[in-house]
Order: sequence, then C-alpha cells, then structure tokens
Amino acid sequence: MDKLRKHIEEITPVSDQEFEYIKTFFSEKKVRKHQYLLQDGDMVTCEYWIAKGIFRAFYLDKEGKEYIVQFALENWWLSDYNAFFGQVPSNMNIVCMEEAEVYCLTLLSREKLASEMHKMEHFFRMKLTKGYSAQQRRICSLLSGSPKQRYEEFAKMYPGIVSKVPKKYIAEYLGVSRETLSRLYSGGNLQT
Amino acid sequence: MDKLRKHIEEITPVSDQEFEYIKTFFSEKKVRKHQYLLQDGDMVTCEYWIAKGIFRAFYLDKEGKEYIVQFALENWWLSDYNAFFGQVPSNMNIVCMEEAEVYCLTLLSREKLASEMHKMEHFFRMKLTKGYSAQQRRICSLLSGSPKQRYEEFAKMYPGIVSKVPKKYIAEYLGVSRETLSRLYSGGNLQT
DNA sequence: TCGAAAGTGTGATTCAAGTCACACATTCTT
DNA sequence: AAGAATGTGTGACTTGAATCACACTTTCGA
Repeated sequence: MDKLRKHIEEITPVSDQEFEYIKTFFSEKKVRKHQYLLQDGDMVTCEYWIAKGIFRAFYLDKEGKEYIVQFALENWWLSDYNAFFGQVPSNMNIVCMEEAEVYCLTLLSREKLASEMHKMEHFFRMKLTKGYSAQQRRICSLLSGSPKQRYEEFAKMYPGIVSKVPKKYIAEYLGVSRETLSRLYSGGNLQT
Repeated sequence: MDKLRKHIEEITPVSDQEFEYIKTFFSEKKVRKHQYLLQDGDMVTCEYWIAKGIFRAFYLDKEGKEYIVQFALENWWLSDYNAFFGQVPSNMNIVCMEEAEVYCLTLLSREKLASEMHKMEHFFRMKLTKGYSAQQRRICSLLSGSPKQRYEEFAKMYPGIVSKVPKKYIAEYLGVSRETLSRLYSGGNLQT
C-alpha cells in the first residue's frame, strides 16, 4: 500500500494516521491475464487503482467490434466512470492484459472519504482534472488528426503502452483498422 | 447572480452569507456575437460560467481547418481546460455565437475558493465528474459511430444546439464534412 | 514439445466520405 | 432596400482507409 500513499502524496501530504484511515476504504485484489475486472451489463461497484499490471477498457458495438476507451497501467485509476458515477449498468468491459494487482474503492467509500477529508476531495478533484484534460486532447486528436498523426502522438505520449500491447489494440484505441496501422510504420515513413 | 446561486445549489446548498462570499470571486462580463472570449496563443486566465448566450470552442489545424471541441450554452462552464489547468498558452479559440453574459473565475480564485470552502471543492469535483463522463461518451461515439449515428446521438442529446447553430458547426463537432452531414438528413432516412 | 491460437505484414478490391463546384436561400449591414 | 456575406443542398469526381484474403511468425497451453 506504500505505493498508493506515494501516489496520493504527489497531490497532498497525509499523516501516518490519516493514511491508516484512508487504507480502510480500499480492498485489495489480484487479477490474472484475460480476467475481467468489469463486464458489459454489470453494475459498477468500484473504481480501481492499479498497483501493478495492464488493463484495457473497451466496449463492443452491435456487430461485436471492440473499441478501446482507455488503457491503464500502474498508478492509473480505472473504471467505467459513466456507469460508476451514474450508477447505471456498464456498457464497457475491462480486461487484464498483464498480471495485475489493484485496489478497489466503492462509490460509497469514495464519497465518504471525500466528504470526511477535504484533502481527499481535493485529491480526487485534481485527478479528475488531469483526466479531463487528457480526454480533451484525445478528442482533438480524434477529430483532426490523420491516422498517422494520431499514432505518432500516441506513441510519443505513451511509449510504454506501444511497446507492451499488441498493435491491434492500439489500432482500436486510435480508431483505425489493424491493417492501416500496420501500413503506417512499414510502408510509411515512421520510426517505431 | 441569482442564477449562479441556483446552479451551485443544484449540487450543494449555500447560505446567504456564503454566497455573498462566493460572489466576490467572480467578475461579470458581457460578450457580443463574434467576439472572442479566448484566442489561440493567449494565456488562459479564467474559466467562464455562462449566464446567457452560446459559444463554440474550437481549434485550428495547420491548414486553418476548424474543429469544434465544445459548444456551450446557458449554465455551462467553459474554458480551455488544458491550458487553464496547466497554465500554458491556449491552442483553442472561444467565440460568442449569440449575445452573452458570463461570469469569470480565475484559476487562483478557483483554487482559493476550493481550498477555503470544502463544499465548493465538492461542487467543482462534481462538475468535473459530469464533464468527464460526457467526454467519455463522446470519445466512444467518435470511435465507433458512423456519421449518421453520431449525428442522431448528438441531436437527441442536445436538441437545443442543433436548432440554434449553423449545420457547418455541427459537422465540425461531429468530425464530418458539411456536405456529408447535409446528405445525412436530406437524402438519408433521418428526421430533422 | 508440439499443435493451436494469437499476432503481424502485405496485396487486391471496394466503398464511404472528402473535395470541388455551383445554385439558391437566408440574414446581416449600411 | 440592395448588395454582401453566410448558410445550405446537391451533383461529379477522387481518395484514403476498411475489408477480405492469405502467408508467416511468435506465444501459449496441455
């Protein structure tokens, strides 16, 4: 749990005592490759903080095609926030892609923690702020960029992901076909 | 300012006294059609709450093509949050499309307000939460939807915008060409 | 350790949407 | 009230990316 504390203290310091209390809101969970953390249609009880591992969050259209909404690595928060905050059934799936360990926080715990400790409310707000910004950049990139630009931008931003997950998922994240993505850096003038 | 109070009280009640204090953080501003609230390259000093009017927030690529990141109507918050939170020069433009009145809140004021009043921190977090969810839905729609689906979804979600702004901006928001959008509901099987 | 499954590159073909071009309608502006 | 600017529909043409198809490679699981 030390890593979680460090993560929180990137935003706001907490005393030993405070952290002891914060800890009680989380529960630990180990997840193996291919295991679902969340499935289509489930109620979303928790959000997850990833201590270790890689996940992808995607949803399926009627034809069963996958679209990746988010990757998540160590130190990231992850859930279907639409469903989590709105307390409606999820339409997303979250799957483990690499042996993982996560801490779970229910919505109730989250809100309790936020209301009892101003600094945790602040922490969550700052995290949300950063996420909001990142999403806005992604929207810009989806709207304007050619597949090539999108890929380059993504590769620059998240080199760790590019090297660790199969290309086809990157393609799904970028909104291009696997083949097109492949042609981008083989035929194309792109350094891996 | 009564409307602002009402807006805040949708999330959390505030006493007369508290609201008097909150008010001091905002400054009022009138904006006319075509006027820029924010321009490419500016430092972003404020975020804005719209008491009245319509805005569009867009950015321009190297070729000068416009991409709409967000529309904003009455009761919405608006800024280039990337630049605002990160305190870097904006790469967005915000233009008034209909006679408006806004309240301005600087980053400093915002953070001061949030740190002094837990309930305002909560308020901002809740707003951010909603915005985050909405963006996530938009990302899904951009990734998966055909132009037609995207348009239908948008029209359903924001009927007020569809009826009030020129189609070409809707097209820019959806990431399709003006012509394609036009063909969607003339040739196409789509009710206006 | 061997067969199956998953990941990847590349060609051929198709097609949806972008681009260009123009006519007409609507609304600003002075 | 007239002319300019803006908004909108529609045709013809072009094109970039999706799709389909297949070979080869790597990884995984029993």
